[in-house]
Amino acid sequence: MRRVAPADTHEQGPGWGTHARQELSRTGHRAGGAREQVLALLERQPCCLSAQEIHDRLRVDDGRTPGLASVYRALEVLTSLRLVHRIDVEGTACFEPADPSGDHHHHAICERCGKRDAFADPELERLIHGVGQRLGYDVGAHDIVLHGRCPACL
Amino acid sequence: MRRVAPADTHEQGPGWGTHARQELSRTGHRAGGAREQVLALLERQPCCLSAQEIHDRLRVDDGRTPGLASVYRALEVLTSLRLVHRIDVEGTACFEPADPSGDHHHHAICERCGKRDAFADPELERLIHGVGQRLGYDVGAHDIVLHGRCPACL
DNA sequence: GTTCCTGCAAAATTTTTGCATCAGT
DNA sequence: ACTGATGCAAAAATTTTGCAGGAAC
Repeated sequence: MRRVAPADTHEQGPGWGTHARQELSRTGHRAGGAREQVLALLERQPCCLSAQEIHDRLRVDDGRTPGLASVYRALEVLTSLRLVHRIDVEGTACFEPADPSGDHHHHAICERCGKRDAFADPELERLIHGVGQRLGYDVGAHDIVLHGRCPACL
Repeated sequence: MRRVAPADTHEQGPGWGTHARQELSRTGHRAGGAREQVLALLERQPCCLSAQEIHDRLRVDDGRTPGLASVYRALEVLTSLRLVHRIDVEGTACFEPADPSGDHHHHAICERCGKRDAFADPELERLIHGVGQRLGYDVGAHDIVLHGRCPACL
């Protein structure tokens, strides 16, 4: 029987944030400031968030609010280092930690209530990998998004 | 051996445009005008296009140019009738005919030259369907997008 | 002290909406 | 004629960029 993890939370262990900070440091980026706040938020975040959502949540959670532009810039850096993964959902970009182990999950989005669920399926990954090879692509990332009604909205 | 169709062109036979026009008429929409131009363009289109691209191409191909807003409105109607499928790619939405037979294909996008390739894999469809069921979702649509380097850009 | 980073504001992009007019039925 | 569809322009939403001041090293 195939495993389909509920993946309610990112189980990247204690590692992701530490790994990300190391990578930032290694590539000559400075610590502290807006980027750190974004990183810290993503670290404790269950699922993908838009730039706007990140900005809003930082205003609520922390005292100091970084500018929205800084959130975008932080996400740009983190994405280019492949530390966070960007997903386009309904016209806006969402971001979430990318597990360094390469572990993937994907998303199902309820078209009625907007809920975003995550799922994982190793066989799916295997197939995708095979498709990339057959197309001759060097596939760096891939997204799978299911659109429909979640169980609560059926 | 698994089939991975190149799907260079939409092989929806002579049917898609006719089917789409029937559906529009059946649901009380009027013929002619901007929507027809969008439909006619999509009908002869190999792969997904953004609203901007559709607008530009209509200006070149046909004499009369519909407003960009009308292109968006046409796409909105067609999408809500599930006659076209919307894909979010790199921050902008792209649209393409949705085959009434339910036949799917997905996309690989070159992060360097921006080329969009299409591919299909029945087994992938089977797996996705299974995932939806296990999540308890009523999945109406799904997208799979591969990001990477195309053979020419490697 | 130098260089990167941040915040603010302005601009660029993409998409939606209001409204008067035009066209299909 | 009635009602939906279109075009234009304005607005909204999302993302990027310029620049001066501030923070990390």
